Amino acid sequence: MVSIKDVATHAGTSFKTVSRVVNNDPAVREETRVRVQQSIEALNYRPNSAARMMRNQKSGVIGFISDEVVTQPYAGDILLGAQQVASEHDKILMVVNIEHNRRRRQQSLDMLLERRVEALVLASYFHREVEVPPELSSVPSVLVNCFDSQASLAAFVPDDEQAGFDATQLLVDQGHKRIALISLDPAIVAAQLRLAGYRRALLQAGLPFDAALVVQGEEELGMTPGNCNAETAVANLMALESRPTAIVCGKDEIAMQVYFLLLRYGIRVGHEMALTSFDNQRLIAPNLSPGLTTMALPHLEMGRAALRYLFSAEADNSTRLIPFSVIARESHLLKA
Amino acid sequence: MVSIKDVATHAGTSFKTVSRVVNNDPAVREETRVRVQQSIEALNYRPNSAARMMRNQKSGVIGFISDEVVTQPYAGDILLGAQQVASEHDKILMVVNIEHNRRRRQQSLDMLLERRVEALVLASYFHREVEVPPELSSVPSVLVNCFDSQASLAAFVPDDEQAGFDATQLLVDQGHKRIALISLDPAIVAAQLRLAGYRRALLQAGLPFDAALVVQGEEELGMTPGNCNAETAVANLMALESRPTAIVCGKDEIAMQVYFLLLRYGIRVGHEMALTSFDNQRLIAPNLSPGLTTMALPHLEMGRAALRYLFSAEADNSTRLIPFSVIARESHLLKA
DNA sequence: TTATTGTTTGTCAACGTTGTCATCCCACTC
DNA sequence: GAGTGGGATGACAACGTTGACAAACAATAA
Repeated sequence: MVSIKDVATHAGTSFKTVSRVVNNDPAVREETRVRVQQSIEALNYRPNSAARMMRNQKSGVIGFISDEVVTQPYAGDILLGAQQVASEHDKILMVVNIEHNRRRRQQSLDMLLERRVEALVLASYFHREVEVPPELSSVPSVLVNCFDSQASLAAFVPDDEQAGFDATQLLVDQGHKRIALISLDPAIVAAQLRLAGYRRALLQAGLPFDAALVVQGEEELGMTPGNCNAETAVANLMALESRPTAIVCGKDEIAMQVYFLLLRYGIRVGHEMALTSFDNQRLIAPNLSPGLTTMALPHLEMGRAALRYLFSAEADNSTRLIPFSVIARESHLLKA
Repeated sequence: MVSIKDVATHAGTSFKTVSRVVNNDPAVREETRVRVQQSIEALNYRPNSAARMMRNQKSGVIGFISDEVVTQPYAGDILLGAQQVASEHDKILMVVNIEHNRRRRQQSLDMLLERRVEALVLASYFHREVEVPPELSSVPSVLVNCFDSQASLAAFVPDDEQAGFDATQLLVDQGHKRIALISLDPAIVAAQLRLAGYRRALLQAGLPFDAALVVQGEEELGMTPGNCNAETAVANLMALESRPTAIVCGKDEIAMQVYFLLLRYGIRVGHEMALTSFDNQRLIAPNLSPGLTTMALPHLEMGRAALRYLFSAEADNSTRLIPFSVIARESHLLKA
């Protein structure tokens, strides 16, 4: 590899002068600068960042540890948002994917710390509680889409309760009195919070809470694509004496299944049934017919907010709720 | 930051002995080793990878440049596959996302080269031709899901022609004689190749090619979620004197729309119409009803193959076709 | 006892960079 | 012609690590 000394030899100067040119130090005669620039071009020289890092004691790198953010269609936007803000601050992100493997997680963490990352982002592909490894305390860190029960770290999570409220309120506003909820696996945080929001909306509207209208649409730990089955959930709702006229679906995949399942009962979304949902999966929501009204997960914004926090040098370890956006298409409306 | 010398002082040895312990050099007395280990623990020492890199002239990093692989639900598996093979070889991937921004692409490339990446992977989120920056030649490089017209670099791309054949053949096998194709934007490579495969399957089956059965399901450059509109495509097919009995859809999103559009004509997929498609989007294909039979893009395998190639030290610049897998669900079958 | 071997430990240089400081050259002033 | 100032350049050390080599030490053999 060509080093600064090779350039110096080629340009007939000391290597220090080359360093000055590379770093735009004004104390270089124009003539010299040009000569050095030409040598740099000719030799295709690139400064060695390892040497710079050693000298400056700075890596310019922020570690991004994710379980499967990258892989899952859900959450790639977290990374994108983080990357945007990082590059505004001339930092680069080093992304590692740990796939729920404990040993690999430790390895990855060690690797990042050996590379002297200046900060760490720990992101999950769905909203949940995580166990924070103690090493995180050695460097400024932030959690995204997950939180620590000890609240030892700042965390940026979606406001699922409010989203649950909004998804329900949209249907309340349309005059519905019997609104069902097909919920996610109750073991996950989002399920609990969205249910709470659903209840709050009912309460505020003066509607009774009917436990028979709350059914479960997935079985194991949620958020994994292909993991939901709304068949019995819909069957249960359809078996009711007084059927719901609207359904809040736990996620877009469930909503998608519901479109088809209702057809078996001769019910069409947008005609005899109104629907709202959560996530705003770009592959799903706009391609359903009628288009699915859904609460968009604020992935991009969480990623951005988390990195803005890191750069702000605040030290407020609280958990921030990031609002969903309401994406109103047609499924919450009923056509004549 | 605590360095090897701090550990040495703490353990009462020379820093070279610490280095030996860290690198598992057997030439250290057990007693000394233990003492040094304890100091390492006590001070929470971690070797500085920048210093190691300088000394060893090796970064252990492979650069992964993607347009939007990470963000797009489509292609995250390319990255996953690459990561798997890289970590088998104790290399780590440095991922940068360039979002079609020319300046950012140059910056990212410079950054990676300054970090002395040992190899580069250039990945696209859909199959297409790319312009290869000249800097790539300074380091072993490989293209994934894209290719260079000059064929100056090894490339791993999906075998779209064969997939087009397979998707059609599945319907031919079911006895269909009039098989339509709702194609992608003809400007993209996959559209052309899949069409060719479609024609080959018809030819081989002795079925006539009818241009009226080939309609277009998206307008601008494809593969962007939400970018397709199959409405007129389906309308055109339905307007034919002799309607098709089966449709090959250009991608799962189109297929998804077709499920709904056909309902307007009283036609149900799996009853009056058979369907096959491409991609195997985990969010879509299993959630449709009946389940969508689709040709799965070999993203994971392309990522793995590309990295295996890099480690093999071959220098065969040809383009490799990676086969799709046929994911047979129910949509290609007709129920009585 | 001394020589010989082998094991364990330490010294030193080098990797490529940049900050600090010293030197050099030139133009200008008195 | 000597002195002054400032702009341009260079010498050197240091960042933390490891390979090459040397030294110290202990154990064994003669």
